[in-house]
Amino acid sequence: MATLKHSRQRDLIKDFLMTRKDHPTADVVYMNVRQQDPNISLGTVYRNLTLLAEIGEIQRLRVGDGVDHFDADTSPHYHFVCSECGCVMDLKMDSIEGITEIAGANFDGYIAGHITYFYGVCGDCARLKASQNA
Amino acid sequence: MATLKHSRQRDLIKDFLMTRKDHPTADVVYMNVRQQDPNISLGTVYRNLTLLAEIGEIQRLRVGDGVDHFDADTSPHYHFVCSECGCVMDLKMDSIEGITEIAGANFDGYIAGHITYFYGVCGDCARLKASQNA
DNA sequence: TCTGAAATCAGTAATTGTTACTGATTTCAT
DNA sequence: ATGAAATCAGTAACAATTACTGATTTCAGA
Repeated sequence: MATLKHSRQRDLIKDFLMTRKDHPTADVVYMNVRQQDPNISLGTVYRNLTLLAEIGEIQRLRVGDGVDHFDADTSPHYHFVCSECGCVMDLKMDSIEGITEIAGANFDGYIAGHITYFYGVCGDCARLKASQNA
Repeated sequence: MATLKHSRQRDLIKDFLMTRKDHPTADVVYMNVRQQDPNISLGTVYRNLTLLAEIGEIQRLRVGDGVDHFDADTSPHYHFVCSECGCVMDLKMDSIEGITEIAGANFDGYIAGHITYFYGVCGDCARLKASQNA
């Protein structure tokens, strides 16, 4: 594997991601990091997000909306996706790791893990809908 | 909503999907349906797969490999994705519906459901790797 | 059974998210 | 300081999907 050298751009990307709790997409990262470094290119953003995800410093989230989201919090936790506004947020919940064993019980093969995300309506959208119906 | 009219192409697509247990992609559907109707277009396949998924007659699976898979079995069940060969298969397992409640316990908003898929190495790939290492 | 409006079609162009390629620049061990 | 390797910016390529076109099919009502 190639040695990883330091780069200002990669730092900017990671630093930006650490300030955010909303799991931005590559494009959002690009637009924001560009404010600190107007010359950074979209390709660099994609390359470094991929690289950071590969070495485990960030997490790539595929929540099924066709766009990858990124999360600087690599601790095991689950995500919620709002069907109304598309926002992605962390869930504070007890472990559900047990489902991997449940799945593997009658399976011919090896189950390494699972990917789970929850969907529904976030608090803000729920209140908005409630006030509109009033 | 627009009235849904009958179409031979849509029937072909659904009928083909019902014969398959391997959750084919739009492209695979296209290649197969074309054998019965050589003039069908890829756009028609995409449009009808989307349409059928919207009205709930089939299920769209986003397993994170960048390609949508489709399943004529709309009953609740879980899927496994092989990290080696990329195949997608059904899992026979006990219900894990309880995780939705676990997730909703401390959440400000409404959780409608969850999407989970498991990954690892399928039986065939596991045996193949074992024989190669021998 | 006609008729015509709406749905659907085939074909293709456009869009989107992402990855690969280019030659220039930066990093850092020596 | 130096030079090889990593990284960069910019852009082209790519695959999957969606949108648009004018032609064809469907089917409710006359």
